[in-house]
Amino acid sequence: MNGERSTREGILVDLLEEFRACGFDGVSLSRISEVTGLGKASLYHHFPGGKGEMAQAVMSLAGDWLESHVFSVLEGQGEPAVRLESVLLALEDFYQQGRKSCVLDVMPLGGGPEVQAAVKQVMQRLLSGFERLAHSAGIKKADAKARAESTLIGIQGSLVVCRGLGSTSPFLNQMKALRKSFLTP
Amino acid sequence: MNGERSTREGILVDLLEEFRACGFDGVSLSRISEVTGLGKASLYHHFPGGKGEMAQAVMSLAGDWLESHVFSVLEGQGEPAVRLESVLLALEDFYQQGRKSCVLDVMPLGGGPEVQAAVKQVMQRLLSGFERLAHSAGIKKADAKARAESTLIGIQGSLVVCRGLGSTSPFLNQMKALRKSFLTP
DNA sequence: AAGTTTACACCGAACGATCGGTACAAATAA
DNA sequence: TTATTTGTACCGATCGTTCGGTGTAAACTT
Repeated sequence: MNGERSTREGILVDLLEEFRACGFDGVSLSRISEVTGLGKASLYHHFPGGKGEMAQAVMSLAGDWLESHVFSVLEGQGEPAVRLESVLLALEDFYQQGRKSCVLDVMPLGGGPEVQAAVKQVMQRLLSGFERLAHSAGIKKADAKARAESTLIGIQGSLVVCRGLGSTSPFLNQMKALRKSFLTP
Repeated sequence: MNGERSTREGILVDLLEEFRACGFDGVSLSRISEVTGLGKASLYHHFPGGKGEMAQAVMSLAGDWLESHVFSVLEGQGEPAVRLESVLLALEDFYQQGRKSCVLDVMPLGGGPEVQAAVKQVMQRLLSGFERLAHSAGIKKADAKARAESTLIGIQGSLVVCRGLGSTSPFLNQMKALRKSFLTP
């Protein structure tokens, strides 16, 4: 149950939380109903497309969040080290130091083709963003591309391992490793 | 539909394929029934515990596979480089160069506590196995532990990214990186 | 100003379909 | 025969979804 109930945005905050905790198939409308405090019929008023539209909307919300906290920084101006630190802090906050899973990991399994397309798009944007950051720090293009890829892999993988082990240290270690070596030639 | 239908082992091969493709929640008994060619009654004859027992059995199968192709090599004798190569080849085969997801990633979401415990146990075994391999190659204990963790992270993460992008290159790149740098001091 | 209409957010109840699971008897193998 | 294995039919529960309708407050009419 959230502060701003009746608005789509308010509902979406709860939806994001549920979907990334249980995956698309793991979340039922009854569950959504009770977590938002809205009847199932009301949910269909805000999301006429049903569960599929809810999933797409959640992907959009996550995309918007990345846009303002990650993409804009990666693709913006300023000292590379400062930009990197800003992004890493944002990610630590978003994933709650590794306690929360990533929608890019859990959503594509049950989500429809639109969700999978959104996942792909976001991943590509993350890759080019990190590549750009590395490149702007004077790292050669091919190397920058490789670092971007292993950065995304490190984030996703550490979250998977955190979930499996029930520990946050893999994610935190990964963040530490990125701080140490992402920008060093 | 598999060669050895009516045996538990034969059924499990199909189950593993379904579960790791769709996750626990994404697989229905009807689907299992049609993919194995067995009626529900037959499935419940082999797995009296139902879907939950099927999931646990799949985890056991994956565990057994790891036991003979990975753990025994990581914890065994022989040239470290040879052992590493053997493990990586086995993983490339198991994940079909990145086309298939890992049960450690997709199962814990809907799977019960037993499945999650199995996931945790397998991950810990993988970690100590890789640590041991690194250690036996003369790498200091703390460093070996860190390498083991980032190796597991790299495997899981690259599979997630492969699934998201619809490409196998992240996984293949990761394998290449492990060959290049896992054993180098 | 008072009455009417429109628009919006919401809900209870029920839909058909499918879920995981079971009872039981026929078929098959030993 | 006896024991194992399977197909058919079925169960209650829950799935995602839709229907018909309520309450409320702003927007228009007169």
